[in-house]
Amino acid sequence: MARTIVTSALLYANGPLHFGHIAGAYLPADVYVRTLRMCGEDVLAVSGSDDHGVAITISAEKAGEDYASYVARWNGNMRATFDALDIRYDVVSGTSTCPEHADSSREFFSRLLENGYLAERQTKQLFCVHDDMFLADRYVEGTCYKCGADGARGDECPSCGTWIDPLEFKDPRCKICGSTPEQRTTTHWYLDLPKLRDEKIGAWIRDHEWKANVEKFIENLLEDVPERAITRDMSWGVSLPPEVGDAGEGKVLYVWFDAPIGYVSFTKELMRERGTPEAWKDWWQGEDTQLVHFIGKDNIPFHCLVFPSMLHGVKDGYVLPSAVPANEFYNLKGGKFSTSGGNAFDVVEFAKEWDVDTTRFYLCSTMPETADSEFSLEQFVQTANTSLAGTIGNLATRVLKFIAKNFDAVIPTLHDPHREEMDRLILEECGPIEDPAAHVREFRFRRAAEAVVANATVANIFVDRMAPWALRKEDPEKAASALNTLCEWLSWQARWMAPFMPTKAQQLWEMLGKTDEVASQPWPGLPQAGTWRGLDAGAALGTPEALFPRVQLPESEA
RNA sequence: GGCGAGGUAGCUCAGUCGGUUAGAGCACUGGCUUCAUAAGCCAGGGGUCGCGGGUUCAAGUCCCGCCCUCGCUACCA
Repeated sequence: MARTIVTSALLYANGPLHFGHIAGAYLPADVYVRTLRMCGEDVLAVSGSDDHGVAITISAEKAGEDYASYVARWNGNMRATFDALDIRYDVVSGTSTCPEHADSSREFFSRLLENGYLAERQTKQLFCVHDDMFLADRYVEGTCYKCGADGARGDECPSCGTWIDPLEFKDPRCKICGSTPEQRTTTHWYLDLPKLRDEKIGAWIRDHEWKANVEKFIENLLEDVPERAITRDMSWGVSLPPEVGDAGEGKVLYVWFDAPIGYVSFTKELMRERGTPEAWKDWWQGEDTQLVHFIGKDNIPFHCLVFPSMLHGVKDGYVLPSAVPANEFYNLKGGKFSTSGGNAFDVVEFAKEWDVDTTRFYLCSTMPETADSEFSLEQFVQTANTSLAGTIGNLATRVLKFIAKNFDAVIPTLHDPHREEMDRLILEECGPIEDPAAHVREFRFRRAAEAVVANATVANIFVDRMAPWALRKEDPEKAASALNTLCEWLSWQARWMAPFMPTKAQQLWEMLGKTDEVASQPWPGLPQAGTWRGLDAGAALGTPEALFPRVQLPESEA
């Protein structure tokens, strides 16, 4: 059977998750995984934190924490956020804590070196005598030699945008101690992306089908691919393999090189814990494995070019990504979500206050799939009240409470003479029925969410046409048949909802008298006349309760 | 500076290969219904598709120019 590895962008362990992250890479992955699993497919869901890199060491130093505990704190925050939103992975690890990660990364390095895709080069770099370290990129500041602005960073001048070569600074300063660094020679290894592109990856990329928003980005990327240094002079990170000798002393792999390897390392970690340490190969080196990377658009170069190049370059039979459903950005009040900039709110608190499934649903229905999109609390409240409480929730209560009052709280009987009419009416004449999973497979989560609501509308129309409150008096048997049909429909509704709103789906499932897990049911797909019914008449129903409470916009936001 | 994205109804967004009176949801208006969470159903109003040119029998959809917003520029989904 086909296997699918689903990864969500490794989160940079440098701050809390906000809705942009959730809507961009984590929630869609979770919905995708849940859907595929109900469809009976074998899925592995992987995520974790990206713990290395200069930005983290600087932030940790500023916070007065050691690197390991700083990173552990944000990794913990990430897990708590996933829990709060019911986002589940098979493994959530971290590049600095996963026991397999360092060896995994070094093995990639070694194999790439062996296969001739790494070049060793000597370069000059600024060294701070006071702090006894080479100063990577942003550890250096100076006066921009182009526009004269002070405070240019070692990689770019924020005033004029010039790419800075820190060696050209007339007044370089160490960002840590402020002293003047000196130039020293150092050795680094470069990943030969141009060679990889020309050999195979370029063709693979061109032949691959990408989302429209990814396609344009990549075209450009391919034209001008530089070699990239994949090592750094610093201590926080994965040290180099022994075969590079003394030249590798005091150096680590550059963060973007080791980060995506985390997907592989974390899989190894998981399989070891499961007692099948070799099983990771079945996934990563299996012929019919689909590899799907959920990321935000900022990560496109790595997941569409760099990481595939690495996977190819080691020549160990790794699969290449089959899809990279990169989302655009999710905005708040016209600007990007930013925890440091104050344009955000606490995700865990939000989900607690407004309900997890309602939050999941709203994020799905506004996800930035094709273009940047906007989060709005006002629309959140409207969606909660109209689509969820009004259309879906009220459908359940109007049907089930009516049955509780008038039909002994058991599933009413479908009388055979009515079967054909009922099936025709609800399956054909009350509007189009859509299969949410079909949209999910195309990474159209908005449409999928809309489809769940649209399908509930079909049943609401059916209720109005049948008017069971009148039919009960005129033709009680037909009323029973209609209500039986509606119970069937609700059981489909619960399954359609499950990947998006797991808790509410389960509640609805139990209201129908079910005692097992709705998430363990096979995916229902589209109902077909003659085969779509599966309930037993006379079976006891559960207690009908309002699925979704109506909510109100706080006055402060109105 | 370079690159990219977007500018379509009051709001949030769809619009596949250019092709009949430009779509959806929400909001708004009117009607129906009363089973239900003042929920549901039906109908309706509302847009010179950023601006100006061009190609075409035909352009929101292709080409050129301009204006505006935003993002990225290789570690912030």
